[in-house]
Amino acid sequence: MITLTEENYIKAIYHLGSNGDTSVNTNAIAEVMQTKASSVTDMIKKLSEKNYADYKKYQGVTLTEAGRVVAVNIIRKHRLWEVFLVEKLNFSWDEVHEVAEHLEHIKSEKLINQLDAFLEFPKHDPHGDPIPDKEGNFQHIEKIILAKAEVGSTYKCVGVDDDSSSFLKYLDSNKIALGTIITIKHREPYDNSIKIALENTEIVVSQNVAKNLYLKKV
Amino acid sequence: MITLTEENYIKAIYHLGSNGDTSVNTNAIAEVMQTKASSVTDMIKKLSEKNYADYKKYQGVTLTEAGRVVAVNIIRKHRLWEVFLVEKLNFSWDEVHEVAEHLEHIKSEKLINQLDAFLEFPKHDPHGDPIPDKEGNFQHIEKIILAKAEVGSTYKCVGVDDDSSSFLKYLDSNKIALGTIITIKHREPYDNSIKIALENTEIVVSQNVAKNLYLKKV
DNA sequence: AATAAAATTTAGACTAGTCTAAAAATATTT
DNA sequence: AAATATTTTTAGACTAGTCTAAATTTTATT
Repeated sequence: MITLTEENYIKAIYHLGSNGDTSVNTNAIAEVMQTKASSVTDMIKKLSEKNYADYKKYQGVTLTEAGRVVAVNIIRKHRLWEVFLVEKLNFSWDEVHEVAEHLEHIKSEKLINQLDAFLEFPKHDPHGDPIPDKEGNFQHIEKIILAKAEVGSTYKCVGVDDDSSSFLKYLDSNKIALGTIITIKHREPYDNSIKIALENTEIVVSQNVAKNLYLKKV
Repeated sequence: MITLTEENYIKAIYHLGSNGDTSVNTNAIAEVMQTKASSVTDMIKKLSEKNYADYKKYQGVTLTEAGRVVAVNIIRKHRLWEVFLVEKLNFSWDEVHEVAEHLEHIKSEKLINQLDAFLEFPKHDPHGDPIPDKEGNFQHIEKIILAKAEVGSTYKCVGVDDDSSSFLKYLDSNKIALGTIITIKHREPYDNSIKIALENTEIVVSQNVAKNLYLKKV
């Protein structure tokens, strides 16, 4: 049996190592897990013994295929629950993450597959992230970050990199949601802020914002 | 913070002590918790320290008001999730218990209240048990067990005492569901089996069954 | 290449929850 | 009321996951 804590470590390694391929360091894991490096070392050893991870002392860690399967499954559950919370229970997109962190650990194949069907097999969660299907396949989306968009072009917002409540509330208060159409008006070389046109206003966003919003050309 | 294990012990005490009032013995708790009496003693001490239970050595345990609030809250969550599983995700009534055992521990007021609203504030779960409202109030239902029903009278099935998968499957296979109308035809004094009439058949049920099915006069 | 700095691991300890085996208290039987 | 059986508690140990502090390895700097 896999424990809740093991699942969370696997998820962290997956996210830190761009889907588990590249090696992840102990300190990075400690930071996202809000724990100490020594605890991470212990857990990595355990994951390695259980064949969820490959680990060589001082060399960081990667996931095995089995570990990647666990991670993708949790991500599937997390994102499906997020869709449920927003679409059926009227949560806003900045509120869902925390609750989904718990729901993602409920272990029932039937539950998650029926939920998927109930939601009519959504392809993306409320932040634009793709939802793996039953077999673990992602639907890839071609997207660029706002920071790299071309001045003069028009784009659709398709996702966020930062899904913190504060960033999402910022977007809400500026009337930016997934699907919103924006046109790039100007990039200020001094601080890399960007002026964008929305439906009937223009706003200037900081480089910070521009790095966390994903767009797709329309 | 209250742990998952603490919640489960509190729930067990609540159920064993007819809603927490009457004193519950260590061994009884050990049995439902699938653990040893010595572990129960340890946990009872802890619940007592945290003021969820009143405990005197060798005298059994009762819940405090705080403990009762915790128990009712878990029951509310358990039963609402059961309704969700049956009504929205097409689970059958014998499949829901196990999954609901996990979902009941998700801690989010908003989640459970929105779920309640989404389900349109159901008053009973799929087994006929009442669902406490936000304030913890139950809707009482007047019901008798089939074993005590009068020969000649007509009743509606309103609940089950045993919600094990095997009992519920037995009912399914005999076309008995909540809401089914039955008439008591005969009580056999030899073994207390009872002959009942359904819509277009008559069946004989054992005393065992008769003790686990709740009825309401119509 | 030697040294300093940073990252990682080990060693030993702590908590929650569990266990076994023995001791103590209560309940039951004679 | 004494003896026996049952129930409950204590004592001490174990695992999972964590911690601090010290030791080790790797990386960066001179």
